[in-house]
Amino acid sequence: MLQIELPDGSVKEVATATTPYDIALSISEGLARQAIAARFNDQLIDVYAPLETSGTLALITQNSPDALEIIRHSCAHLMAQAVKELYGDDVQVTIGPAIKDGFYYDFYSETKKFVPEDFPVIEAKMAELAKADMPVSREVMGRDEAIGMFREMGEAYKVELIEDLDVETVSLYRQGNFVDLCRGPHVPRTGVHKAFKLTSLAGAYWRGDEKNAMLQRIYATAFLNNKDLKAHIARLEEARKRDHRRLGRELDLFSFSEDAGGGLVLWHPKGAMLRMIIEDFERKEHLKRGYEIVVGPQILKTELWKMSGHYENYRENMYFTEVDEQGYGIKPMNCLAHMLIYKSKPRSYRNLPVRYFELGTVHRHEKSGVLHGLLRVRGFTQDDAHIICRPDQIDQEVKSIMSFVQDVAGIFGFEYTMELSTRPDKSIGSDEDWDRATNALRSALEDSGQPFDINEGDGAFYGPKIDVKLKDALDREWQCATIQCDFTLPERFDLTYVGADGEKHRPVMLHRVIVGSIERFIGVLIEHYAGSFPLWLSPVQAIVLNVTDNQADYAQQVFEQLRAAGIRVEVDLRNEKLGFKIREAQMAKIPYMLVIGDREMEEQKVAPRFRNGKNLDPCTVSEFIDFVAAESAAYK
RNA sequence: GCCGCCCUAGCUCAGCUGGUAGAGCAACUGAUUCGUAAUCAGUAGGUCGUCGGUUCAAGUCCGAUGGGCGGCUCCA
Repeated sequence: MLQIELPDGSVKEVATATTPYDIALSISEGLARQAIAARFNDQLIDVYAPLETSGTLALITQNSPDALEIIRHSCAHLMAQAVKELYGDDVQVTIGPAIKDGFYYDFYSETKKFVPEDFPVIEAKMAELAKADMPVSREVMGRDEAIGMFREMGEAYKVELIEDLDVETVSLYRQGNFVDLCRGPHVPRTGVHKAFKLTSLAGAYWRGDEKNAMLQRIYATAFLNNKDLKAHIARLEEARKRDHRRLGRELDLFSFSEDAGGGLVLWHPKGAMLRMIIEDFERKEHLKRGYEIVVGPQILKTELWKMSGHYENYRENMYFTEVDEQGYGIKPMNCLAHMLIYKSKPRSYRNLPVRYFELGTVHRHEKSGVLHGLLRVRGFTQDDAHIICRPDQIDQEVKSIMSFVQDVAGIFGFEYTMELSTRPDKSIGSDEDWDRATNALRSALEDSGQPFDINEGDGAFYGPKIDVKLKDALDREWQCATIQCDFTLPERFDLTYVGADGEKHRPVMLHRVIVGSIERFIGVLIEHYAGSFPLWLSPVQAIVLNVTDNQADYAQQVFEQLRAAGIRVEVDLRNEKLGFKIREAQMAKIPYMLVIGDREMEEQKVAPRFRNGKNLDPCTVSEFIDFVAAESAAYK
């Protein structure tokens, strides 16, 4: 007999090979009907999995947090089954996991090309299979037997998967005449699937390797019910409205031109203003923290890029030019100039660290398929700094960079995720250096109190790094801040400082950016604020609106007063109705509209209207100026 | 770069199975002077991304090419 402890603390005695379903049934028929899977000793299992040992058991119903993931994974099987039934031997199955917000399944076919028009057909077949409410059963098979079976079925990818598994047996899931290699767990019956939708098609390399075959991926999503599915689709629609590419055009911030070239941003006046505000902010914040501003050239001799290793490792991403038989590389990074500045005179240990900051504009030839609005471009400006310090200073420096990152994230109200990437197989430098650097990064991360992931072996070849990622409107993550420890470039460029002992020593260099690239940051920022920037960031902070021509002179005068006071202000004197002007200002997401009618003119006041529709009490121009100054000083 | 899809006026989109283009908004002109999200009327605007092919005839079919979108690989 087995002792099974339930979530309420009670213990049931059951025979060996009793299933979670049996136990559920013994509690209530309803529970048994609703059970999707079970959690046994912290492991997810099928409701029909026979229990072999004593332990704790919790049934997973629709309301459990794990339910959706299991349903989506099972729904991927349902989709694969539908595809196999419809397109049969033309299509081979590969893998189909649950992902955030849904699932996908990758198919291989030489003949069948999926098109969006197939979606309704596949969905209909899925609905039919779901309605048939087939039992989903698990079976365990010997490795070789399974290989033989899939080979016979013509499923070469499944064969390859099993061949790479170092196990004696594999588990298979069968529903109707569809069988798939899978770890599980799965829902007990296909009838569980009630709300699903195919969403998009994409290519994907087999096992994520571009040397492998290109598979056809069908993305889809599934929910517990149609209401949740509809809500999800509505959320996606909302996210589309926040898309920075759309808002960039609507708010007249920036554009791209085929004539200029892909990934090269054209900043319109309002976008350039936003950029300038952020750049001013950056300079101020860096000076406050002991950085010195430097400026390097856009192009440097090709020989220098050879010395740094960029020519060897980064060449395909670089643009080159030649003048008077001398080759130059357009900089993809700012570090070289900073090192040359460091090298321009002897350095003492007393004067370290040096912290060189540059809003450095770099150009990188990114593959055409990866360009994405402002989030992935070919020419961008980094808030880049290089800190050259003694090895014993790494710890302190990394900590201050982390706190800088936290300050900035706090000001903009960003949540972020962090990752530590450690030494890759192919790397240079001593174990001691790597340990010191990795520990410095790790302890700074731990001190930050924020959770972080570790990417083993994902560091740069010259040193470990911390990456900080922000999310866009669709929850896609984009790397912004990064902190990298570098022992190589100081070596290659023979950077030295004179120590207390009078000898020359090798410094360490930290590469770091806080927002990353201004372009990417603004892209994320636009989506974060949905275009409604806080006052201090708004390219236009206020707009003066007259009700009729009668107040035109006074409105113009108010406008000039505000502009003279340093407020970013516009005036709309057009012969249009007030409602029309307000609508336009509202759509331009301008924080304050200053309405001027005869009343205000008489009292020498303005009537401010906030973009959320609320009105402030009429006030004098100088009161409004003070108000704006106070608000924006606090980064609000 | 790879896979799929898309590309019609400044923007958002119509245009059935091929018969030489249409709406709304924006723009411009005029009238209106009207207090918190669209005043009315009129005018103008497109070699249907580009090049080539099929056809009596192509925005509509085929091919190539450029750009964009969604992924994959790569990355700030």
